[in-house]
Amino acid sequence: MNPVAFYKCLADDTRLRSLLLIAREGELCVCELMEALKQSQPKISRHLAQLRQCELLSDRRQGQWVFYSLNPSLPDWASQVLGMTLTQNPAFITENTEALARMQSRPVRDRQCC
Amino acid sequence: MNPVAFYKCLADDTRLRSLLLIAREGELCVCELMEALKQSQPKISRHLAQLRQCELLSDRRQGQWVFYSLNPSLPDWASQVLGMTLTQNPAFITENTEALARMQSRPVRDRQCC
DNA sequence: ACCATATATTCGATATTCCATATATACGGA
DNA sequence: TCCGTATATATGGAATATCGAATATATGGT
Repeated sequence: MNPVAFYKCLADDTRLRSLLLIAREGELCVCELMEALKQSQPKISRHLAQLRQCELLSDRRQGQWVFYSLNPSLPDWASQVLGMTLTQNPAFITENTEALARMQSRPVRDRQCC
Repeated sequence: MNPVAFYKCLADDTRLRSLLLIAREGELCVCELMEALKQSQPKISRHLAQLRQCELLSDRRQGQWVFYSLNPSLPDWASQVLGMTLTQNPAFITENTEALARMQSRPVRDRQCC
């Protein structure tokens, strides 16, 4: 994993928020991120595709939904960077309010998405 | 420190290498970075200016030379990200060879630069 | 005052990134 | 098979980033 390529992935608001939300929740689908970040479907999808292509994210299709999670073979330092960014910048993620609170109250397994 | 702004600073080859070299050496001047990275003077200077404006670097003039070092008031998570990137990606910095080896053999205080 | 060295800045050209819109594909249910 | 929902991709334009070349500024020595 080239460090510069990695940081390019984190250098966009939508991408970084998506990554940190996914890191926190374990797994999220496109429509959940759309709602959480209040962004259009193509925009979310495009950024997720980029993160998958750079091998930061893995995807798993379940019915009509595609769930994204952190790539398990992500280098250690990269996971640690994400983890530290998440825990030491709680405000960055908590800026979006109701959607995220609702999201947390539902276990992933039971969600019917959008 | 906005995480996205921070990662934008790391999302360029010249900037990231400069930051990591400065983190490792403690303090470096423009001409040392020019030699280490084999890049033009305006290019190095421009990127350092950007890192200073984003408050990742501090500068100190000593005679005709300007020495750059990590901003001491850098948030903890940001320093840790830099430190982890440095220690867990030794190859990224060691790609440039002779110039860096020579640099390490001279203590900062005694250097006459270029 | 003049010159040499180190560093900063400006300017125009090029490259890259980001987005909205439109369209395509995949899946499940009726 | 047809429809609705979820997701992906293609296209073109706007905004931004990066660069090389030229120029400006600062410092120290003669």
